Amino acid sequence: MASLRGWREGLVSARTTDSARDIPEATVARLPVYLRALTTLVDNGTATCSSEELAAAAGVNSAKLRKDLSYLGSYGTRGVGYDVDYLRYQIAREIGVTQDWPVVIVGIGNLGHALANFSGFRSRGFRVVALLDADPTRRGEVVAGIDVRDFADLDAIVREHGVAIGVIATPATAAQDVADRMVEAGISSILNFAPTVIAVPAGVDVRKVDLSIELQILAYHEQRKQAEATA
Amino acid sequence: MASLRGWREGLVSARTTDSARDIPEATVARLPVYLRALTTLVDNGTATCSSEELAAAAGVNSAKLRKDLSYLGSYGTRGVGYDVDYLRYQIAREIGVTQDWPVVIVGIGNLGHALANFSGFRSRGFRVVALLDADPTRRGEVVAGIDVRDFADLDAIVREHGVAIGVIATPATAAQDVADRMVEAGISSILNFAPTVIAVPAGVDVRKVDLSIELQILAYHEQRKQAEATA
DNA sequence: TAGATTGTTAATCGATTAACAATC
DNA sequence: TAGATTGTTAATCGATTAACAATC
Repeated sequence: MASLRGWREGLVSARTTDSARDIPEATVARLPVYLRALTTLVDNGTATCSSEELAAAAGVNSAKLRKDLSYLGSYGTRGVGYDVDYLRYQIAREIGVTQDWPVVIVGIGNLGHALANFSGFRSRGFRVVALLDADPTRRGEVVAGIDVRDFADLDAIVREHGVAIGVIATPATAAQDVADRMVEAGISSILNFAPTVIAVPAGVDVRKVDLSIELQILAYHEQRKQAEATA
Repeated sequence: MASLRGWREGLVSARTTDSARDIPEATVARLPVYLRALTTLVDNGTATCSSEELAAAAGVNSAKLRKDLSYLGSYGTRGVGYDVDYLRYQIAREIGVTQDWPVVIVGIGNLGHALANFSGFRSRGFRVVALLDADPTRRGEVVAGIDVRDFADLDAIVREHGVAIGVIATPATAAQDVADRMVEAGISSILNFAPTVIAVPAGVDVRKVDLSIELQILAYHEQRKQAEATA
């Protein structure tokens, strides 16, 4: 029922209907934020909310929220607002997290540990099916209840679990090689925590999370604020 | 010399000249990427590079790179390219990482550990001056050579080191409270790893790093790719 | 019906890109 | 001078926002 095959069919039929069309990238990036805000509202027992309330919870303005939601369809009621649970389901379906996505994490250093232990994975549509490390001395270690396995097992694991998403948590020097192997194994979406740009063929998506880049952006603005203050 | 006062003066004089003007936000976000690419080139012993080469190393197209650099000034030579080391310094100065920024990290769980141990901090213009945790049982622990201290010491630490940037690595439930206390203590730039939206007064910058949001964005595109493939 | 709130329009704003004149 | 490459222009594209007609 909740098989890979199951949601693939679901998705195809969704695309046959009117819902899954060209959603702007900026909107796609905000859908998970709305989803989280809606989950919080559900947990608080809120049944209905206005675009104004949801926008406040998500940290955007309400015009943007309504515009974003309009790309998915018409899930609100004029004069009333949105049914929180219904809208949450619709967004989850649009993103594709009504079923779990199997994920592999490569590189079990400090960051890999933190990622493996991150509880938000499970609750938000992802399931870590394997932890891989090139270092043979780590073999047999168990992190967050998951065995650390040989990086060479990647192909077998991807095939066995139908893994489409890989997380790179290795040092920068290893990242390109890991990415190449992931792509060869059939992974087509990569979340890269290594502080380096990786090259992938067309059709493979890469997103990058980079701590020092985020800090540098803050530093730039901080610098200007301080210059302002002393000017 | 390398004191807080020192770089503040440097910055003010930079702003008096023509370099530090209204740089578009999208450009600011890419400057650290260029900086990293230039550092790699310097390490490889490359003295000069063209916009084409640097753009390839940074993963952008060369028109965008040249446009971005044009906001900083004219640091290239037509027909020749850029002096790698000179351009690197100019970008570092523009971002504000020619001097170190003192940083505090609050929340020493798995992620806090990983952040504290992250070597890229030091080499990229940041220095972790304190690790703070609300849990008294963690007091006295030493992580990455830094003592874990009481969250109540925040004010004193901020004052002592002139901390302007804070990192939140707590659970979501604690994040707003931590942010409030940071702002009270005088911190005006926050990097938030907690999976929640935090509210801050105007003048305070917040950037957010959110693992499950990044994964959900990948899932969305992956879902569409798979639907495409089975269509 | 009157009040409330959505979904959409249209104007504005900002970012990207190709092309090329300037110039080393 | 001839070839190369920057810095800038102008056109295009995409995102944001305010306003409001539609409608519950």
